[in-house]
Amino acid sequence: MSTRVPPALPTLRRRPKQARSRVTVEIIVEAGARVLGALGWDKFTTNKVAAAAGVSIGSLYQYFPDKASLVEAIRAKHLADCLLVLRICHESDLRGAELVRQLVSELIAVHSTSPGLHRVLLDELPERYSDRLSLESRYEHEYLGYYAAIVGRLLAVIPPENADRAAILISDAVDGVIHNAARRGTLHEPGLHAGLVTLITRYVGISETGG
Amino acid sequence: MSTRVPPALPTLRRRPKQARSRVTVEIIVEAGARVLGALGWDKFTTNKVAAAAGVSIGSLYQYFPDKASLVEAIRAKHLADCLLVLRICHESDLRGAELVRQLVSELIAVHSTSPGLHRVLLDELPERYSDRLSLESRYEHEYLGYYAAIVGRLLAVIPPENADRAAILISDAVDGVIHNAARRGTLHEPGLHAGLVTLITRYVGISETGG
Amino acid sequence: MSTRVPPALPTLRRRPKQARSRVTVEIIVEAGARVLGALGWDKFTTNKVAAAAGVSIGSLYQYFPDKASLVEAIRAKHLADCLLVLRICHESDLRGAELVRQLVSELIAVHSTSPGLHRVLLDELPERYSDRLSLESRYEHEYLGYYAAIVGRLLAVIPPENADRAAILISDAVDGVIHNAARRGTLHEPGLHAGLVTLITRYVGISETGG
Amino acid sequence: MSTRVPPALPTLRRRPKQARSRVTVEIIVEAGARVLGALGWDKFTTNKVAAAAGVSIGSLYQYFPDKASLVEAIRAKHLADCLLVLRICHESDLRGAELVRQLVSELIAVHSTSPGLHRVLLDELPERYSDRLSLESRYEHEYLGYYAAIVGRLLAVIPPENADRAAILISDAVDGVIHNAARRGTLHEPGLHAGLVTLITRYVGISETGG
DNA sequence: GATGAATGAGTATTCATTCAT
DNA sequence: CATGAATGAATACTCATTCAT
Repeated sequence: MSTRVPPALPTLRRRPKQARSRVTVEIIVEAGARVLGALGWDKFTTNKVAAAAGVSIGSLYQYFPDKASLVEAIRAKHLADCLLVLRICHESDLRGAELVRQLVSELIAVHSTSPGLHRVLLDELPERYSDRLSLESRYEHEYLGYYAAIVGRLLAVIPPENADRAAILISDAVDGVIHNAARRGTLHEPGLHAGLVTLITRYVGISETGG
Repeated sequence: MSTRVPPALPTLRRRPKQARSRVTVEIIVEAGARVLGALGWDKFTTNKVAAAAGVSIGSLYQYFPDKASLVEAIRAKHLADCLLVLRICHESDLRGAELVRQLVSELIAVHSTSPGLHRVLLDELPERYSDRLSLESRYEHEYLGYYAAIVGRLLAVIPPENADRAAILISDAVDGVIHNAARRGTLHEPGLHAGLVTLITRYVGISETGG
Repeated sequence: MSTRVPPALPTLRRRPKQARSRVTVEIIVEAGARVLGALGWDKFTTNKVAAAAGVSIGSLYQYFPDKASLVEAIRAKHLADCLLVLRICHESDLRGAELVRQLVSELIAVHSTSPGLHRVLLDELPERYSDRLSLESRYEHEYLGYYAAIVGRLLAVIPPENADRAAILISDAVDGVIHNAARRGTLHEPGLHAGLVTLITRYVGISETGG
Repeated sequence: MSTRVPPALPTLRRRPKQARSRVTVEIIVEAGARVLGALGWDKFTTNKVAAAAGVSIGSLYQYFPDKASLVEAIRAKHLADCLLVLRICHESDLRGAELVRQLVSELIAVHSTSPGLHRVLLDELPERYSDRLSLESRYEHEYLGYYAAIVGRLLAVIPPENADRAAILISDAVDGVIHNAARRGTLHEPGLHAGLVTLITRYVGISETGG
């Protein structure tokens, strides 16, 4: 569950050997993320990405063999950013309800920073892209690994051997709550944070007020 | 919270006067649901729906003025089915953990019957369709109304005046857990049902073993 | 040039033998004229005509084998109405400039009564309908025949043997002036009538002020 | 009346940067003019234009955002050609009947070169295209401006202050005569030119035989 | 006879992708 | 290496026409 997988770069048509190429790839991926987050799948076209990146469509295809591989790269980058949040919590010194509060805050923050992109990548990924996303499961694996470690430190009622399963449950529940709140635009209502903390602490059986 | 809205039929171009047409409309909507669930938004085309329904594209457009209205009809039908589940639980005689178990079972069942469709309709609705979907919020309103009533009956720790907020939290959390399980294909692992029951009972503060 | 051709009815799929049928045909043709005049070629569809006539599309096709034959019928009816104007002038007792004034007034009036229909039928007839319109030339022939007779009575400078040619010239010139005025919406500006009278009287060489 | 407006290029989706594209645009517009002139509005489809131009439909839409803008371009080009004729007469050194003869000859010539196109563009413009054609009135304004200037030089009977009105009358009358002759295919009968010259000279009150 | 449901070829338009310059 | 012009399969939607009821 805690397997660490190096965040492999997506399949590139040409492995950029020169500095300029690497920069171009990054510019394109960032432009892609902007376009996707702002416009959604429907209006996400390779030509728009190229325009937003200030490169020609030909150049884009020099680095990404097709649209799917560009999506893959955007996704990889975003998932890496999300992982960071969990890594931070994992390495945090906090304990008990304090740790839960930090976790919840960070997760809400991730959704707030680039809400369009996050929603679109995590919730609306069209079928046609899910094939090649073994990548996704690698990230998910690592993601849940961190989660499991955190939950392990929170355990009171839950026996340690079930930490993995509990981690998935909590992760998914929190995901659902935040995702639906984002959809309704209530991500920053005060009750949300409190509600999630209560949900988790009661589930793992620790005191809600404790540190 | 318990507002009842009559499940208005979607805008039809032509109100079917003959029996034949009514049947055709149903066939098209069902074919549409199949196509959408199986193929996702990307490959959901009006021509494919017509082909799947065994009617000509012209017939489809005789009843649905455009693609969006077909989506609306598919969505309305599915949401009505979902509502039914909650209505059943709401009118159930069960109490406490028994009620929770029933609720969880039913919700998992809904997702199992047509997993693709449910996912696609609830999570992946592209921006272009969201305009006319005031319908959606009507259903959501009613949906959460039932939820609130059920949660109200479960209350132990939660003060009654917070039943609404708690209902949303539970609904979203359960939604997230089931949705992610469906995505992973683990909807029928034994732990899922148990985990959800535990999550809910602990949150509302009732005994997990009680009837 | 003065050939009289009986205003043959357009090709009908079924020759209506019963009173009811004849009435239905008329209703459809009138509805067609309304639709065509109001909406133009673009939005002139057989289904709209049927609806406007209060009959089913099936009934329309019982009387008109195809769209073109319906157009033909509408056109025939309108041209017959136009002919009437010239016949009136032809049989008028007026002479000289008085006759010219009457002619101009009537022609402007024709364009004013159902401007949309007239414009659309005379100016915008799409190519695909011009094939079967031998009918048209019959009417045109008769139309110009009347014109020639009128011009013959106006002659001062023009030698009688050129009356036919002069008639066509005047007819076309007046047509152009009125048609363009209609397009600009200046059909009822006072100068138009006067201008046309001057144009004609000077051309045929009679006094503009005479009776 | 003599307002000079720069003949603005129609809205192009992409301003052609390379020589190749400029050529393509021209090829498409010319093919469009051919198709429109030969087939009329009904059968004027973007796909046919692309085929006639020997380019793919995609290329057509690279330069013209929609069908209407293509029509606009065809129209602009043709109107510019027509304007040229009047400009030539306007700058001509001829006087009196000689000037009239030149004018009539040139106008007949314009109609002869591409008779279908001229008819279709000037008379049959469907409603759906008339919105964006403020362009049209600009051209018409300039067109009539030249006409007024020419008529002004012809005046004998007509007082100078009525030159504008007379110009419109003559322009429309000549237009009608030529247009109807073109429709009948009698554009090149010897009497037509003579008839028009007579019509104009008598109207403006100059000698028909004079230079 | 009348009805209107069903048909499907045809139309405008988009967008991922290629390749000549 | 970069460019952007060119491609064409695919998509939503219309409407003249047929035919079972």
